[in-house]
Amino acid sequence: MTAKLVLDRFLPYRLSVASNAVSGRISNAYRKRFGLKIAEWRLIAILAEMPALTPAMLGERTRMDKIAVSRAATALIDRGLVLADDNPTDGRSHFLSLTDAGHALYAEIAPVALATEAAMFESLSIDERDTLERLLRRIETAALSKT
Amino acid sequence: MTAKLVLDRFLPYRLSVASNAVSGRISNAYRKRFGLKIAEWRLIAILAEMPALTPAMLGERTRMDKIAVSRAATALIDRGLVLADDNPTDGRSHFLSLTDAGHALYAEIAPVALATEAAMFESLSIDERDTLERLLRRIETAALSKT
DNA sequence: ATTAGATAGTTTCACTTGTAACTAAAATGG
DNA sequence: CCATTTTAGTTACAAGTGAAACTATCTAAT
Repeated sequence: MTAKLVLDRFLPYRLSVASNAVSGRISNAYRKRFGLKIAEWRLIAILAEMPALTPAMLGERTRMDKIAVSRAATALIDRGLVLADDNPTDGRSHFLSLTDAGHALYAEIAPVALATEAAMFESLSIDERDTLERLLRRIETAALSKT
Repeated sequence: MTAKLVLDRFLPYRLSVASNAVSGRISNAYRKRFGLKIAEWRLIAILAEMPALTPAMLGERTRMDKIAVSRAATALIDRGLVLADDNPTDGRSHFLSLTDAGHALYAEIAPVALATEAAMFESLSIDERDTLERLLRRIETAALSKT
């Protein structure tokens, strides 16, 4: 006999619903309080860890396509949160970094981000969080593989 | 000392990335082979389990808002996959069910959906899948709660 | 050097999606 | 009953997103 498909127990569905719930809540928190979209927040978070990245590098690290990176970067530059410097070895590209205002905003958001995460994941033990992270990475890899 | 925020280890980020990877792959499979979007596929999957639901009920079960349900239902009705019957007890509403063509399409898709799921989650043991499902449900609940 | 091809990033256009307004029917309540 | 409010679902319009085309630059080959 063949397995029956019940949407409520279908993992892609559960994953999507959980992710949407979490993203929705975070997206609210960031937009209302800081006027940032998630894509913009991701760039800031990465640039705070490691400055002077090109858009392509940012795309790799945030798993965003180049269009999304370009638009988010433009928005941040327009707001004075990010600065673009020429890339001396490649005129097509440029290095992005946080401005002082960008760093200041990051310093404000990071605790809020961690607190929001904590609120949503507090019912999970440390072990469960590690398990979840590991499982999610494995799924991502499998979903992106050709087979 | 306060915890440091590293995007790569931030659970909302990992969840979003994994979910997008899975959704992207599934969405491709459904659209290319059956011309269905995920929202439409969800309605079909629910109506196959339990026919004669109102749009509101479908929204509850699929976690989609009423606009998304309305648009997906319209698309399916236009394609002759779903049929709308009057709701005798409430003139504003109606009951949706799969047509024969809808059932036939479901019978075609369900195995593909299960196979796609299997391909992406095969590296997880049964236990791991159960764990993941449980964790995702808990996260969803926490993310939707007010606190 | 010159040309052809590849690459980084942006822009444009069509499509999707969400918010708010709308229509129609039901429930409420004086 | 009639007027008001609420609810179910749809529609219209604005904002967001992605694929493809475009610009500028770099690399490779001759």
